[in-house]
Amino acid sequence: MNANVPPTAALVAKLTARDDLSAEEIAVLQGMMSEPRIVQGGHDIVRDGDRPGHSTLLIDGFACRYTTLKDGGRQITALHVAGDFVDLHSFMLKEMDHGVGALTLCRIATVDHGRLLEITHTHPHLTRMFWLLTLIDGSMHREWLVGMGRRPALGNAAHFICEIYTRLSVVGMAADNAFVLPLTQVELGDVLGLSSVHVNRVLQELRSGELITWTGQNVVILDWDALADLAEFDPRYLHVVKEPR
Amino acid sequence: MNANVPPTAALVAKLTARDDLSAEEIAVLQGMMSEPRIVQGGHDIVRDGDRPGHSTLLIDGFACRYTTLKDGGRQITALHVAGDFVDLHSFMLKEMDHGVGALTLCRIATVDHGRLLEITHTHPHLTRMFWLLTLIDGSMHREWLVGMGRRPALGNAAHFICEIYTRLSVVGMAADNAFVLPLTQVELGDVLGLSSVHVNRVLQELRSGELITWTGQNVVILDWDALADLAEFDPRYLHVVKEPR
DNA sequence: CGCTCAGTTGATCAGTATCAAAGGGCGTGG
DNA sequence: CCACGCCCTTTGATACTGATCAACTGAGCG
Repeated sequence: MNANVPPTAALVAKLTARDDLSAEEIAVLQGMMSEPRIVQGGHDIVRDGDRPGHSTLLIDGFACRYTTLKDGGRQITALHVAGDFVDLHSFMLKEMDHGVGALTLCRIATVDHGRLLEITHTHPHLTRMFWLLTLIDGSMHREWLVGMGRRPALGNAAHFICEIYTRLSVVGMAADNAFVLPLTQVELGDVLGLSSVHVNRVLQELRSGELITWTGQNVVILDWDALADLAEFDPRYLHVVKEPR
Repeated sequence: MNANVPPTAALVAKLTARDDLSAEEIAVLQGMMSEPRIVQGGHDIVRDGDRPGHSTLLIDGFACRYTTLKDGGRQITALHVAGDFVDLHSFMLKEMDHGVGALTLCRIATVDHGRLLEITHTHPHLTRMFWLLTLIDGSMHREWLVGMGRRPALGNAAHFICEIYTRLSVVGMAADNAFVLPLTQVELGDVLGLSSVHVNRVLQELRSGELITWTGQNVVILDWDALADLAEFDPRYLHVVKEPR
C-alpha cells in the first residue's frame, strides 16, 4: 500500500524466507517488473486459453487460479496473496490451462517472458528461485489434494486457515493469530470443493468450538494448537526454511 | 524393457513432445543418470521427510506420490509412468513433504543434485525443460483438484483414464485406445479420493455404459468421445505441444 | 427506501462411505 | 499336483457427509 515500499517487497520477503538473495539479484527483481497496474475485484488477470507474453506478480490484494466446468461449477486451485507470481508457470507452459481472477482489488506488475528467458541464461540462482516458487505452488496443490480427497470438510477448512495464516505471516500480513481474509463463503466453497451452505456450517462449527472467530473479513485463530491438530497441519510442505538452494 | 533402449528413452520422448532437444542436451541427459536400479512393488523410492541428494527417474514401472493421514487414509497425489521424474522437485525443495512409492516393480536411475546444479549453470534450456516437467506435474495436480472438488466420481474416474491414456501415449506405452494399467481398485480409490467399494461401482458403470473394458491390468477405451465428454477432458493441461520453450 | 448480495437456517435428497461377507485368481508350499 | 491362503474384486445393506432447494435476515449502497 505504502508508496515507498517497492512492488517487489513481498516477493523478496517470500524468497528470502527460503534462501538469501544477493543485492544484485534483488536489483534484478526490482528492475524487471513493469509499472504497477490495478485490476478490479471480480475481473480476470489472465484468461483460460491465453498465451501471455509476460507473467504477473501480485503486489497487493487477493487473486485465485480457477477452472469452470460446463455445469457452472467452479474450482479454485490456488489462492494468491501479495508476493505471489500468479502465472509464473505460463513462462514455460505458454498456454494458460485455467484462468486467474482478482478476488479483490489487486495491484499487479508484470515481467516479460523475454526478460525471464534472459535471466535463465545470466542468473542461474535466481532462475532456481523462480523454479522454487512454482514448486511451492505444486506442494500446495498436493496438500489441497490430500485435503479434498481424504480430509473431512471441517478438517480441510481448518487446514486452509492454517495454510493461509502461515503464508500471510511470511509476507508480513498476519501476526498474533489474526489476519484479514476477504473471501466470501461461496469463494471458500470453490476453494474447498464444498457448497457455500456447507461452508457456512463448517465455519459455525469452527466458531462454536472456539477455534476461530471470523467476522466480516477478520479472522482470528483462537486456539492454534487445536486448529492445527484438527487439520493435521504440518507446515513442512510450505518449505519456509532458509537454506542454500 | 529392451536392453539397448537407453534408460532415458521415455524421458527424451516426453521432453521432445514439448520442444526439440539438441544432440548435446540428449547426451547430457544420458550422461547424468546413474546405473539403473530395481525397486520392488510396494516399496518406497523416497520417504516423507527424506532429504535426498539426488532425483529419481522412473525408467519402467508405475510409481506414485502419496501422503498418509493419521487415520490411515492415503491420498495419492501423482501417478508416475516411464519417463517421469518422480521427485525432481526435491532438487529445490530439499526436504520431501510426501513419500514416493513403487506400485509395481520399477526400474529407476538417479541424478545427483550437484549435477543438476551444474546444469542450471551450463545448460539454461535444459534447465527450463526440467522446470517444465515440474510445471506439468503442477498442471496435473490442478486438474485433479478440479476433479476431486467439482466432478462427480464417475466423471473423475473417466477423466483419470483419459489422462493416463494420453500420458502413456506420449511415451509409446498406449495406442489404439488400449493400455496396461497395473492399479488395484484400492490404489485407484487413493488416487480419486474414493473408497475402493465405490471405485468398483464406478468402474462397473463405465463398463456397463460400454465406455471401457478393464480386465485385470488391461484397459480398453471403447468410446473415447463419450468418455472424454463424460470427463470433460480437455488435454491442453498436459501441454503436449512442441514449441520453443 | 428499496435492491442486491452475503450470510444464515431448515428440510430433504443424493452420493459416497462403511461394514460385512462371499467369490475368484494366483502363487506357494506340501 | 493339489490345497491352502492371500489378495483383489464384487455384492448387499445401512449410515452419514455434504448437496440441493427454499426461504429469510441483515448490511451496504444507489
